[in-house]
Amino acid sequence: MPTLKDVAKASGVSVMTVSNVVNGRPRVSEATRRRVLAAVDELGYQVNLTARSLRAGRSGTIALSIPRADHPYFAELAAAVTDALRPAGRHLVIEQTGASREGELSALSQARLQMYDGVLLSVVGMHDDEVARLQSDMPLVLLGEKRMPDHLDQVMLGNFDGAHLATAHLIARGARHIAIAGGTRDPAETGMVGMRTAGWRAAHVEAGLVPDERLVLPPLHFEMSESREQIRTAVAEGLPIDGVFAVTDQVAIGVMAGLHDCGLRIPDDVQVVGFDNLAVSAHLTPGLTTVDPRTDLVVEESLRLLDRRLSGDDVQVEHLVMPVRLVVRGTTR
Amino acid sequence: MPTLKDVAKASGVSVMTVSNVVNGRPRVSEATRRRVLAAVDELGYQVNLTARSLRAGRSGTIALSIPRADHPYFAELAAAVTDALRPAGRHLVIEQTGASREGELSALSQARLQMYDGVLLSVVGMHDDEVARLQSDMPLVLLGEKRMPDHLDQVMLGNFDGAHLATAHLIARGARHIAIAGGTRDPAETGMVGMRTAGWRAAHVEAGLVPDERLVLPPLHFEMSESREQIRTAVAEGLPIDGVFAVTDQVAIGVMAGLHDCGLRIPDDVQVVGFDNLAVSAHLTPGLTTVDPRTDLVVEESLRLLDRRLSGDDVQVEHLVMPVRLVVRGTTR
DNA sequence: GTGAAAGCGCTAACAC
DNA sequence: GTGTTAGCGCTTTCAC
Repeated sequence: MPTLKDVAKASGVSVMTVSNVVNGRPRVSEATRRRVLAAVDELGYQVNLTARSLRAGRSGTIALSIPRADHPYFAELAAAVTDALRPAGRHLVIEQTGASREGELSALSQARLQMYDGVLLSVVGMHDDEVARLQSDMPLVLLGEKRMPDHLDQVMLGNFDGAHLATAHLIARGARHIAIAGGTRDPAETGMVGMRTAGWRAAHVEAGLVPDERLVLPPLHFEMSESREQIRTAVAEGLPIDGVFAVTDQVAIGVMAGLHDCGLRIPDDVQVVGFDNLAVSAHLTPGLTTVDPRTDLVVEESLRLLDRRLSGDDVQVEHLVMPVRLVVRGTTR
Repeated sequence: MPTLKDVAKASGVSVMTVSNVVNGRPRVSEATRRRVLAAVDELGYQVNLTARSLRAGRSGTIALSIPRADHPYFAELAAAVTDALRPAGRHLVIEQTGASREGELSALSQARLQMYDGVLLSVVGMHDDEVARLQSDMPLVLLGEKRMPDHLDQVMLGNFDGAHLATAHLIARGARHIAIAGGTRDPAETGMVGMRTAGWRAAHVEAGLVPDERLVLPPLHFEMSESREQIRTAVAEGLPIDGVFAVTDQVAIGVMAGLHDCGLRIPDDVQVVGFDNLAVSAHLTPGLTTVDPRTDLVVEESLRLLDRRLSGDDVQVEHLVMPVRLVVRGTTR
């Protein structure tokens, strides 16, 4: 690869002048500029971003760390962040952690994160203390499901509120035996699953109902095929189910398929509500009633918090919980 | 951030020795090693990967460049590549290039790719001349839809074969008025849309049928809502349709929703086949018959080609077209 | 075993 | 307007 030096030699000026031209800085005569650009073209010069980053101390790049790209919620999040960054000419790269603690630890090695100007971090498997050890002096915003260490900025979804909204809606529409697909019986669980289960419970209690613990179908890997199988088994076992709150839309899609396999009609026999408002959810038959996690707000707030850090202001840590809303479609009456 | 120099000072050795310890090189006495590691711990030293990359000329990272992360096909591709790389402990980042309207590979994003040891580049939507301008001396494999310049390794999907398979299947199952959702009437179109349309045509011809040009529904943005609207309009206009080959599963999902909106039953009134075999397609009601693009093979071959380049062997350029297969589900009879 | 010197490619700061 | 100098943090080379 040709370097600035090569271009300088070819056009008979100094490296610095080439740098000035390449970076569009003023105070370069039109003649020189043309000569330099000609040499750039001829040699096929490309700026070496590694060298620029080392020198400048900034890379102009932000990283978004997500568990898996094929998890549609995170894929849609990634696209939303990219879109939000584009107008400002900033660049995003996506790091995948593989939804495991080990993966997070390696992908998020301090050394790697240092390459970025800032990091938006979706934490799933890492332990609290591991997250806590992350350099607090680098611009970092947690997109957490669960409550994370106090010294780091964090934007959380309205997990509890959304689950509550979803379950209350099912109750309002007449469901009385509401399973939670992907819920937990473990009260110590404080992650996404724990909070959404808590919302499911709370909505029951508020309506004067007692949540049926048999209808807590434990989380698998949030995969459609597993959820499909799980709900089929539950129905086959004779559990009384006339409503399902699925902790994610992916799970909900599996549940819908499984109910259909059992010959049950949605919403006539069983009503279903999901969580995530995936793009596909609007186009299922019937359309999936779901909780909109307001990814737009999550992105907006995350970038606001990150920008504060990037601008170097020494500001207060913020922990935000975003509002959610219910999108009612055909899977509920 | 502390540097090698700081650690060297703190432990009373030279920078070089610290580097040797940090990189686990031999020929360092046990006593020195311990002393250095103690200083590393104390100062919280982290290697600066930018500096290392600049000096070493390698970053240890591979990039996968895709148009958008929320395009499920690419999201699933990204996850598949990551999974394939994980056992070897190699690192992948996802770059989104194609999301911009014009000039997908701007000078800057080209330079960005140089930061990586190797790049898997999805060239959907890129213009031929853009691709031709790509530095051919960097390890690069094109994941192309259309035939690309000869000097670059390329792995292509079986676009023509898949479309042919899908359409022939519809014909075999009795469809005689087969629309192509996302097809083109422009014979000069050589991209994914062109090749899949060519497959649709060829299957007609082989069966002694004449493809109905009115049933070529032009490509929009491969979004579900647009396709839904499009098929509704086509049906409302009274076009005779008893089968639809959708150029992607996303389009197919929109088509299914649109047909349902019109009160048409699938597969009884209209049969549908998609292309991509997305994870969600198996769990729709009815399940979507679709072309499996064999992403597993695409990934395997791409990485093989990339590894050849990475190992520096000066090898023959390869252009591969992967086989496809049809997955028959409920949207066809 | 350990260290000194050179330089990867770039740009900030300053001189002319 | 243009050039010179210095140095970002690291590793390669070679001397001791």
